[in-house]
Amino acid sequence: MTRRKLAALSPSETEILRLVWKLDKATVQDVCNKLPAKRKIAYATVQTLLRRLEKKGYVKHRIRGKAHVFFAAVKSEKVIKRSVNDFLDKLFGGDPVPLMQYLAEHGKIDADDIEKLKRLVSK
Amino acid sequence: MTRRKLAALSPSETEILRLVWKLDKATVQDVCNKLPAKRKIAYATVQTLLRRLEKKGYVKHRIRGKAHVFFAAVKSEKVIKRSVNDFLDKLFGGDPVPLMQYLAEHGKIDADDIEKLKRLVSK
DNA sequence: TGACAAGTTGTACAAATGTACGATATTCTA
DNA sequence: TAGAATATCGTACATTTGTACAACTTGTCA
Repeated sequence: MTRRKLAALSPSETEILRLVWKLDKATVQDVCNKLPAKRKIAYATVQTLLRRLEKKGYVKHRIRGKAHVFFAAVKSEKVIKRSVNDFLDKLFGGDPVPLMQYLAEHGKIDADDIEKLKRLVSK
Repeated sequence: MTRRKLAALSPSETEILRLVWKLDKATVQDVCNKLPAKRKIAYATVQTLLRRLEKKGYVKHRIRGKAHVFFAAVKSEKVIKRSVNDFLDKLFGGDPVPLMQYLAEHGKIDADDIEKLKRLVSK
């Protein structure tokens, strides 16, 4: 049912795709504007990444005026699932616990967050 | 105090480095043996990856018999920190909560794990 | 001690990645 | 309607990555 074998995403492609999801619909400009200030990357580069994302099937576009408006062609859940699993495999041999632990230990999440997670798990 | 700028790790290098940590000390053979069965990769390839890891400063080796025995030259915490942060940035814009959420939602962790995390956070 | 097995070294090479310039096309504006 | 903006397209290119062979070296065992 879901179409198969989306080519792998490079880190930079992932970064851009995330912004497309976030913006819902976005021109190259829009994406550039949403990039964190620290991330210095030329307009043309973002353009290339979007082109590659489109070729790989992650986004599509339609034209508005002279600009291309990109939008995601895959559900983020699907990509997130694959990405997280890959990441987990490489760095933790697939075991999610040490990752959660790392996140918990580094003040990146608080008791409230944990509460919510608890509810999620025991739903 | 800690020396700066370790070159970035590629996914495959990360995978190998993890095994070196796990084994504590390991020959190319040892690493090959610890690779998941699914992961088909030649001895020579693992060797190359270890060579690159050494050149980048992540591992060192000494000689035992005719073989090289590799061991980590950086603490895993350090690498994990950087890797997790990078990953978080690319896929979640740096926000760890959606990642925890994903992990919680996918039956990858259970209530027990959450309990432990809770204790960690409220230390 | 001499051959063999197990290792390392040098090297290769295609594909993917990150980055971006220059040329061309298109819309807007004075 | 011509020029200024703004976009895209074609292309490029140095690195990094994944993968691995062939050749050379070195302990080891009969």
